[in-house]
Amino acid sequence: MNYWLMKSEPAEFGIDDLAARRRQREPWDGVRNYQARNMMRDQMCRGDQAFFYHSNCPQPGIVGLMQIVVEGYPDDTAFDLDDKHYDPKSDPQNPRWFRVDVELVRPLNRTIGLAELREHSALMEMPLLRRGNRLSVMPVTATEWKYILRLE
DNA sequence: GCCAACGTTGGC
DNA sequence: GCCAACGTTGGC
Repeated sequence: MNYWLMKSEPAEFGIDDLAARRRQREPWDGVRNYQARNMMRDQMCRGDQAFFYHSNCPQPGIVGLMQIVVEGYPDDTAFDLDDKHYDPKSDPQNPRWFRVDVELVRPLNRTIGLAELREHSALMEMPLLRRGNRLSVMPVTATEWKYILRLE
């Protein structure tokens, strides 16, 4: 079992949008970063748990728990001329971008904010908290996962 | 392979 | 809106 943190801008797709699809899988697509792609394509396993993180918004932070329900497969939004994530360099014969499907486990009772996370020295190794970090998908250790859940 | 220019991310 | 940090692109 692996643990992850996945960012989304709530103005684009937030925890409420995922909650509206409860018990239904939702593709986590549009990721156009090689490190994040590699993790989705090669490392994420069905049953892995993930934090849903709101970024680029008034209250950035962890807002929910998800699980991976479908492992990495080609992100076909890259093939769609009309999609905002269209990438002419990706094609079905040789897909460049991958996605996974997720499912909501539950929203958190409250947002565990970025500033609050920074207050805990036990979390200082998280990529999320490192200067200049821009990864939209990143691993979380089992220790960090349990620690953060206790903050709720 | 280097590196400047440019675009994007994302907190504040 | 600002801006630091980082990734990507493309000329050479």
